Amino acid sequence: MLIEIDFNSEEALYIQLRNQIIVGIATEQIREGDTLPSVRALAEMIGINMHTVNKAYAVLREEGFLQLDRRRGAVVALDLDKLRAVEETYEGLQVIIARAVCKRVSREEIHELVDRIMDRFGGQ
Amino acid sequence: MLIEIDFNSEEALYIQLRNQIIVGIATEQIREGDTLPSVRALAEMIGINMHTVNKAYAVLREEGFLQLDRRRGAVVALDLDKLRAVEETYEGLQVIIARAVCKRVSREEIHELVDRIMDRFGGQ
DNA sequence: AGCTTTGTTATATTATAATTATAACAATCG
DNA sequence: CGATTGTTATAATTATAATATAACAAAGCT
Repeated sequence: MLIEIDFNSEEALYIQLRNQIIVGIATEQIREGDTLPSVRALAEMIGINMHTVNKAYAVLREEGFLQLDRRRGAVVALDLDKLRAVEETYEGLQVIIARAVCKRVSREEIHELVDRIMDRFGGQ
Repeated sequence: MLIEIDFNSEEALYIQLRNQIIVGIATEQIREGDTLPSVRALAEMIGINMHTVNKAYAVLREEGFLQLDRRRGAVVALDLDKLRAVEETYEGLQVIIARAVCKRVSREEIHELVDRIMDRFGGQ
């Protein structure tokens, strides 16, 4: 899986990394049980510090996307707290949709965007 | 309109402020042509520094939600760049939906969340 | 057994961003 | 005139992000 870091972005490196891994899981480029590269290896690959990758992994574990074993490394393992996931989704959608509504993006257009994105993500 | 700042949040104060104003516009608690409190007054009200409010206002102007006149103050005025708005909405939705999909939130559930949010925002 | 690699923690330094603090300016309204 | 507007400048402080070295314990490999 290809990781692309934008060093000019305002988004913190570890947040970009976290988001791309989440998108990777959603698009099934990465599957449950897969192991990610070690923090040192991935840091080397994308040319950033080990601790930045470590932070991204720690956040992903905290958010229930990874399990981190001493020796197995970083293993994709989804902690399915559906209720929490729905709440977080609601909170996240709220601001984005508020922005869109202000700019006169219609309900239908938003639903279309959701469908376009969902089509990228396994369909169902 | 009530502004609620969470000083324990990871989100920057001026981002929280910006988001709440955008939600305020979407829910029509604030309408086009309305003037927001002066940077000094609002800073006083919520107990933060003037420049933090000023930054929120500057960002809102940059993003096409406000016009800032010397004397009239901060006036809600929407700059409708529909194409840009749709693109930004797409980018924003992508990460949130990826997170949701990983946690097995279904397409229908996401559409329902969108509808629930849209119902808060003027309906259409 | 030794050696390597794993995530993890500790500590330090640098760089950037956020927040606060004073102060001043030009424009505008009452 | 006097007060208030957004705005700019400058500075100091605080918080966060990122890098850099180093070390640790656990687990796998030879």
